[in-house]
Amino acid sequence: MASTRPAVDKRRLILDAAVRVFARQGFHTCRVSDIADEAGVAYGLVYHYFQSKDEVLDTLFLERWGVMIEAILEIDRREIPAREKLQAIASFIVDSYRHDPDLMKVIIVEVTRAANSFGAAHIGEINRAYRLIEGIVEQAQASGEFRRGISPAFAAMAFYGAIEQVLTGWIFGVVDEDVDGYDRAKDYIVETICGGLQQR
Amino acid sequence: MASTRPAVDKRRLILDAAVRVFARQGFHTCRVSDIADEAGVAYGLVYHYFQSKDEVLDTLFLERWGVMIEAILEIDRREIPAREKLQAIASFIVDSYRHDPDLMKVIIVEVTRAANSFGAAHIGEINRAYRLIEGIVEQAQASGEFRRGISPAFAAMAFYGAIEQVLTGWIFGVVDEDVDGYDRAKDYIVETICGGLQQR
DNA sequence: GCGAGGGTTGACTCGTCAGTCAACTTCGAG
DNA sequence: CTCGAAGTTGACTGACGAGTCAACCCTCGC
Repeated sequence: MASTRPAVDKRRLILDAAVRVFARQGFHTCRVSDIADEAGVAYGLVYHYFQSKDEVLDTLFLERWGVMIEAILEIDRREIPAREKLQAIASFIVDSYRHDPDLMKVIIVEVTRAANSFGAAHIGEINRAYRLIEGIVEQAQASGEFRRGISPAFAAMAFYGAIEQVLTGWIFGVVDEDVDGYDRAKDYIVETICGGLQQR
Repeated sequence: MASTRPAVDKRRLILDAAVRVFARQGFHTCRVSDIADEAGVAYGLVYHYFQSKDEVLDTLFLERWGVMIEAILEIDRREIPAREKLQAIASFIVDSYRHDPDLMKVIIVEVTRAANSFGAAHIGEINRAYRLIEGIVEQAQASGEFRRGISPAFAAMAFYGAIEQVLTGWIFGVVDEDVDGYDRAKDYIVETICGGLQQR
C-alpha cells in the first residue's frame, strides 16, 4: 500500500489548472501565479516541473495532439469507405471538444491558429494531421469513391477548417450546444464536405 | 497647391506600419516602439492618434471588415445563383489576401480567431458576416438550388472555415502560393462546398 | 514678425510579471 | 533516530514595455 509516488500528482494538477486558466484568460493575459493559484500549489512549483510558462502549453498541446494523430492513424487503418473515415475523424474531434472543451479551446486558439507564436513552433505536428486526411482523400479519389479534380490538400483543409470553425463557434458561444448538437454538427460537416450543398 | 493637410498622413503611416509589425511579430510580442520605428515617427505620436495599442488593431480590423461586409452585401444583391454568390465571396476574400497578405494575416490571426481578446470584442461584427452567408444558403435552399437538410448556419461555417483554413495555410507557409494558386484555391473551395467530394 | 494651436518628439515613470533561489518540509532507506 | 534527496514554498529581482508629459517645432493668420 505504501506507494512510492506521491498521493497526488502535482505536475498533473498544474497542467489541468493551466488548461482552465488558459481557456478563461488566454495564454498571454494570464500570469504564472494564476496557474499556481488555480492548482493550489506554490508559485515556484510550476518551475520545478516546467522550464517555462511556454513549456506548460507545449506539453498540453503535444499530449493531446499525439492522441489525435494516433486516433486518425487507427481510423485510417480500418477497411471502410473514405466518407466513414472522415465521419470518424470529425466524430473524434467533436467528442474531444465535448469531453474537455477547455483543452480543445486552448489548443485551437493558442496553438493551432497562432501563426506567430506556438503555431509556428508546432507546425510540423499540425501538418502531420493535415497530411493524413489528405492521404485519405487521395486514396478515395484513386478508388473512385471521391471524384477527381479537387486537390486532396485543399479538400483536407476544407474539411479540417470546417470542423475548427464549428468548434470556434462553440468556443465563441455563438452557436448553441444543446445535447444532440454535437452529433448533428458531425453529420452536417461530413454531409457538406462529402455530399456538397447543391441539389443533385 | 497649398494644402491645409500635412503632406503625409502620419496616422495612415502608423496604421500601415502597424500592419507590417503585427504580421511579422504578432500583436502581443511587438512593442509600440516597434510600430513607431517602422513608421519612422516618434513613440509619442502613436498615442497622439490612438488611445492605446489596442485601438490601433481595432481600427485596422473595423476598417477592413467594414469593406468586406459591404462587398458581401453588394454580392448578395446581384441576381445570380447562390453558387456564384459564394464564388464571388471566396474570390473577394482570397483577393483581399493577395492584395495585402499582411493585413489579412493580422485580421485572421489576431482578431477573427482570438477568442480571448479581440475576437470577443468584435464578435458582433464577425457574426454579421456569417449571417449574411447563412442567408444566402437559406435562400438557395428555399429556391431549390441547394438541397435542404443541412443547417444554413453550419453550411456558412463550413464555407467560411474552409476559406480561412486555406488562408491560414498560406499564412503558415505550408501551401505554396504560385501565380495561379489563388484562383485555383477559390475554385477548389467552392467546388468542395457546393459540389461535394463524392462521386455523383 | 509674432503669437497660437496643432503636430511631433523621446526621456521618463510606474506597474507588472517571468523566472530565481535559499530555505523549509516530507518521507523513505539504513 | 538520522541523513539525504526529492518535493515544496513564496519573497525577491530584474527586465521590460505601455502610457505620460513637458518641451519643442512648424505653419498660418493677422
